[in-house]
Amino acid sequence: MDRKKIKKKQTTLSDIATTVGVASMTVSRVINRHGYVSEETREKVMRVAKEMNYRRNGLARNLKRQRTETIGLVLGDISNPYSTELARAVRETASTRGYNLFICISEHSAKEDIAAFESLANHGIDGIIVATRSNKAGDEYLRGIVESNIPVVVIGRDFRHETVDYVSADNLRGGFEATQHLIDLGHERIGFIGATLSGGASLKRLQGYLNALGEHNISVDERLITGRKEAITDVPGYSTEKIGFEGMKRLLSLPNRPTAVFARNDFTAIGAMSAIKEASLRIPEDVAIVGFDDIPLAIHTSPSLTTIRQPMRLQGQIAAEMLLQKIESEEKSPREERILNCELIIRGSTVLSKH
Amino acid sequence: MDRKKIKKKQTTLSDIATTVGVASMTVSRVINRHGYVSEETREKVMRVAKEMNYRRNGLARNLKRQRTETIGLVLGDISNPYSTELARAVRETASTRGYNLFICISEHSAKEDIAAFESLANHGIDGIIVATRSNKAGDEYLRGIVESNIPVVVIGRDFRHETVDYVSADNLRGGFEATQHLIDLGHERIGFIGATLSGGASLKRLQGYLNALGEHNISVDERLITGRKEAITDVPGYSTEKIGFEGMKRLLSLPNRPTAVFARNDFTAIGAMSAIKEASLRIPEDVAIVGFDDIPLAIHTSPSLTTIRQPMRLQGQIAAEMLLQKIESEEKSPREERILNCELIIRGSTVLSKH
DNA sequence: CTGTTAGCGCTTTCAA
DNA sequence: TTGAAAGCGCTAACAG
Repeated sequence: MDRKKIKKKQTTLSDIATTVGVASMTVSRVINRHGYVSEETREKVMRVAKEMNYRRNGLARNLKRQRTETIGLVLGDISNPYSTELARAVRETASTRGYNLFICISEHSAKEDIAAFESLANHGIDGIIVATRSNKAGDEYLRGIVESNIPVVVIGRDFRHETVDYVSADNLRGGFEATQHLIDLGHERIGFIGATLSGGASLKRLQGYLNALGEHNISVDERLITGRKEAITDVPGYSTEKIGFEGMKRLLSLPNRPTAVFARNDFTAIGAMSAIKEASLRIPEDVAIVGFDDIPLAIHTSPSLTTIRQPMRLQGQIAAEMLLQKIESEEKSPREERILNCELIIRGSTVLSKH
Repeated sequence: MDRKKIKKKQTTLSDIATTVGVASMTVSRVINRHGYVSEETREKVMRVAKEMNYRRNGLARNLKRQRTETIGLVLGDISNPYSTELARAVRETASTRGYNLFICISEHSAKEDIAAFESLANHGIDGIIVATRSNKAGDEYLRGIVESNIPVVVIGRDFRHETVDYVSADNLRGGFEATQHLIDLGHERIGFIGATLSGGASLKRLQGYLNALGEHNISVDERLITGRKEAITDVPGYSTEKIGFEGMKRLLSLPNRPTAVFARNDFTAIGAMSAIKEASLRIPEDVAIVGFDDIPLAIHTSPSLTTIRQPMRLQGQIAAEMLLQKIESEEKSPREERILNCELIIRGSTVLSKH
């Protein structure tokens, strides 16, 4: 027996047509304010439509029109200022161009990644922005979507396809500059908190860190790099503060602890700061710390947090513009790539403030 | 001239049918793994489908089936742990029952509220969970949706309708307990930060604060209540930390400053803590502070934050269950209301820790 | 095992 | 100014 019951009946154009005594085409014209209808019929139709709680069936309409004026955004993790700012910017850009936005969350799971792509594609969405991390099954499915002619733009996802545009912050350079800053301050034992080997932004930041050490002939001490082999965020109930807290505790328990750390993002940094304080050490005198993102909170920590500011909204805006451009243009345009600059913001967690 | 171009042609069932030389019904059976098809034809169809990059048209399918297995969630503000936890819980519950989730953001605007309702309804979504603040135009539109038989559940929105279920945290009681806690500690000059008169959770928390003062015969000093007449979050680029920071600065500049404050949420409290520290005052000795929500960060502030924990995930889960129940049941069930308890979590921002 | 028919609710096109 | 017919792409129901 079918578990799902039949939907309560909605009134249709022809229901109204029958009641009023006209053709459904006439009703359609009234509803869409399109074409000539006598004032008299118009009024009658409007009245009956209201009485019967008429609501246009978008499925039928879109099926006929082959277009939905809606785009989709797939996010890995919604509890992250980076994702949310991205989403806000995408929505805003889409909205000003007359498009609606549907957001799907994958919770960093390949299965849900695919489910999101599928359900967006299934709803005849006009195009998709993907901001989740790369994974094998997901990439494969995504390729199928792209090849069935649905426009796609990726943000920070390692997915290459000749018709898929790519937007990202320059995580490599950002990681480099964060580490460079600590080196400039005289630090040599510099830790990295929150490494993941599952690709994405965090891996690039780690690489930037390694590059900076290399450039200054500082040898890499693997014990100073905390994180996991798998994606950290796959842990259920994960919180980046916790990762930062625990990672920092491990580093502090080392016989020769680091004098500075670079955390993969600001929440991780905040967790790490909490661990440093718990150990009764001072920031930045005993341990200096740099984060990544520049979330609004970063100026309100104590001390305030030195961090790499990445243009979150700009990434969303550019991705949305690229997507709409693809949707509205006839011929396929070649792949475009935009890597956006980050900026070092120096605050109290690395440099003692003057007063 | 029409700006929007025709979509690149997608291949259809009958395209495949023609190529293979069978009826489209046969192709449908293969695609949906449903009914008997000879192994030979199945293989041929699968091969051609893959070659032609076939993708099922969900619009047509759903139009026929009168069901989409998708629900919608409308959020006012995505950059808020409350909203995001809600969303995650809704997604999880929906997912385990075989439903997809589309999230829309309204940015606290009535216009976008309506746009979200409309676009969800237009896509033939099976039901909608609304977690935005009440507003006149939005409520009216929502009423229309409800009356056209689309199942709706609201979370914390003051919207009454005989078929619309309601879920909320007990913000009134939570506000009361937060204030009561401060009173129990001996405080009498207690401030409130982040008042808005635009309804919703924050107004209830303020009311709880007033009730607690009243019960203890502490007279209300309006200068101790900071906030705005309009919805605070309507300010573009708003950040609750900033509101907390600025609100606290105002309170500290008072001739007779409060010895304790209750902030409408944790981010606001964190901003306020930052202002207190900037004024070189100690927490909790000079100013004690209570937040609301218990976000993960709350244990990592210094001192850690006393707050009212509200069951964020539970609200999402219950709302989703209520909605699915409505979707899958034949007859209309009467309005149900669930007000969930909050819990006072005492930490260092109100009570000196022992060590 | 496979095909035919009909129709979901709407809009496009052409005719009246 | 209005209507009739056709069809978007798919699937339920029935017939072979």
